[in-house]
Amino acid sequence: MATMQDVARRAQVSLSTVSYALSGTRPVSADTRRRIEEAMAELGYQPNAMARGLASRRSNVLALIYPAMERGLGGTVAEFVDAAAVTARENGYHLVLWPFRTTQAPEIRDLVRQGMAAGVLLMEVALDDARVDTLQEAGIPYTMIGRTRDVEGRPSVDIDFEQTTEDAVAHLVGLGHRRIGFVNHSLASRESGYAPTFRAQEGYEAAMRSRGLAPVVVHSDESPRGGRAAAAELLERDPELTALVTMNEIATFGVMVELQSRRIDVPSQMSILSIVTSPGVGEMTNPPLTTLHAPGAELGRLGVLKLLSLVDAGRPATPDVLIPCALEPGGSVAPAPGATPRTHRDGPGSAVDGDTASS
Amino acid sequence: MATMQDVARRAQVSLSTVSYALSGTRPVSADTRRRIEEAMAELGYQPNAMARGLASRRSNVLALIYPAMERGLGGTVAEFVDAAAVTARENGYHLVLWPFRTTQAPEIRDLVRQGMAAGVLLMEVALDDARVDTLQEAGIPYTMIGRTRDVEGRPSVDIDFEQTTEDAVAHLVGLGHRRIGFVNHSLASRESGYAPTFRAQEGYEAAMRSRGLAPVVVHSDESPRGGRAAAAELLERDPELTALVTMNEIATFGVMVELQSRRIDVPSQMSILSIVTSPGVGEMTNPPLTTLHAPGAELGRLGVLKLLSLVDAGRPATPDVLIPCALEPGGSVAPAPGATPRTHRDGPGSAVDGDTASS
DNA sequence: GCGTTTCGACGAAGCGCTTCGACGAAACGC
DNA sequence: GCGTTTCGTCGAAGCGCTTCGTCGAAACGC
Repeated sequence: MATMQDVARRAQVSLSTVSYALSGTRPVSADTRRRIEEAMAELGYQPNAMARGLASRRSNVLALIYPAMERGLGGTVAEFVDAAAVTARENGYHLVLWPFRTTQAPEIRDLVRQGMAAGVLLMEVALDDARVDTLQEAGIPYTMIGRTRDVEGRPSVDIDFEQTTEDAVAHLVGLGHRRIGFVNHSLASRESGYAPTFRAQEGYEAAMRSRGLAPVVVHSDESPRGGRAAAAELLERDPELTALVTMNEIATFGVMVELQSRRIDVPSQMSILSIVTSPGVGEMTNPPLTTLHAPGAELGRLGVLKLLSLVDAGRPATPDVLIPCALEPGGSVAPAPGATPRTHRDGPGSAVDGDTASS
Repeated sequence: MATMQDVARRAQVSLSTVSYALSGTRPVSADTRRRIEEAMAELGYQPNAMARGLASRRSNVLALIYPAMERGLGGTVAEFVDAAAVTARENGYHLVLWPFRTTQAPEIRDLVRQGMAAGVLLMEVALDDARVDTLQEAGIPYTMIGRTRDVEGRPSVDIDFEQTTEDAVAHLVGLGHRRIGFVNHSLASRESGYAPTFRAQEGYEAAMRSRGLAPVVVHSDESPRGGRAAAAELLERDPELTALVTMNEIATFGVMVELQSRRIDVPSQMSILSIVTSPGVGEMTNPPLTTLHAPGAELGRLGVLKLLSLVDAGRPATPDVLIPCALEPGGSVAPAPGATPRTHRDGPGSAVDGDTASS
């Protein structure tokens, strides 16, 4: 492996000049620069990352902390991870995977202190998350994917659950639905402080109430079985439901099965709108699900950019962002039975599903 | 941040003694060691990873190269990645994500030469893979996840497709099936050198022929639509099929839909055995799929261990491994119509699905 | 009892780079 | 025309560690 010293000798300049030519920190004449570049090319020179990091006291590694084994790497998460890795690389950084439980905050802090990473991306942030406090105290640059209860001064990017549920309800109401149920994640997830469960429900209930409609919520395990039970319970609580908003992919499969076994047709008798959904899952049912798909890739990209702005003073600050899920037409939403869909003005709700579109 | 020098002063020993105490490279008396450990604890000392790497010319980073955006991070891949990251960490290494297309071999080589990673894990290895040649030439430690056409001298861990398809056919034949079709990945994937498409088909055909049965193969896009078409084509090619082996998760959903629309009951009239399947997808259909699930986690773990044995001379060598998929009972496989299941002796095929088990 | 090991600790030389201060020479000001 | 600035370059001092050679002193052999 050629070193910078080798390049310097070959180009007949000093070591430091090579360094300046490489980094652009100080001006170098065109002629000198050319000789240096030639020398580098001839030697196949590659700057040593460790030496660079040691001398500059900087790291070009970002750590992605995801909850090991807890929820696993699902569809949205995978999309997120991929986008984050790609964005990092595009910006000259590397993304390292740190599978840590939420209780392992000290380990995270110590790894950063060892200089392994310049900053961390915290996935699956809970409403109360010890990791955030630890990182904040240690002065470690971080960005939350998700939000703690209080967001003040805590950099984050997240799904806009409030807007997403509002959009979902607006979309269905726009198609004439008045009785709309909600299938949430499990009660256990809510009690463990899993923020999406909490925020989506708040959003759904607010959206319903603001229209004078009665919210009907059930929680469901992440299983088809749970989904079947949830559908059954919803129908018992309100037999006149004409639409369901679901925020639990696996359970949604069960919901479809339960409706089918009761001979309730989707979408003519019951509309299903699956929100915060991973790419591709809509296609797995028959009919394909109409979804509001989670902006996993966008969050990954923005999360990295935000973290970079904290890690590298030279970059422009980026604001916290909340991204709503986007409507992806499928075949599981239709106008309410007997209702004439009215058109309304804005938001994803204004679009009617492609395959059930009124003129 | 405290340095080793600070620790040395505080413990009244020389810098090098601290280093030896930490690494165990040379003996240190019990008393000295104790003083050093106290000093480290008091100062909250964390060794600097970069300085360590620079001085020792070693890196504790492994790179996972996965094909950016091409097939994305699906279920099996996610499981693999997670297991790899966990295993790396358990062994004091870090896993960094390098999203690279298969054509970007030189970029990979250069990053390793910069000292960013001690070795690389190559996912989605094609039958002919330029990356493998480049890494081999450059003398970079690597491990293939998958196998090139010729495996000689090329460290790898992979799914045992031959065994898996043999097990699948044996399982079905054990239940009395004689006419068994196969739904493969797309023809395009095969032509692009995607090895699983190739190997699984060879295996399936061999397993059929060795029993004097006629293989019936169709390729399908990775879509439910493709799966529907595939099922239709299979039924046209052999209307008397009683079982299908599928190796295409998304298409399998379509297969189920097509059978349902033709009022062919699964499993009483048609058994479906989904092989090389991601965790959880079996549950998403009704009835739940009987699967041979891909050993993603195991491959991740073994892949990392194998790479570590190449990177770090101190570790025991590990052999190349081929792991077959394991049967996960569901409700989509039953004895062939009119057949008395005979019991046979060994392999996953000896187990009958839990929920259709004969006494 | 004296030469020889063995043990434990030390000092110093790097690893390959960044960055600071300095310094000639050319360009400038008036 | 001579002091002053600007430009391009150089040398050297680290960054925080690993590792080699060395060297007392204690333990050993006969």
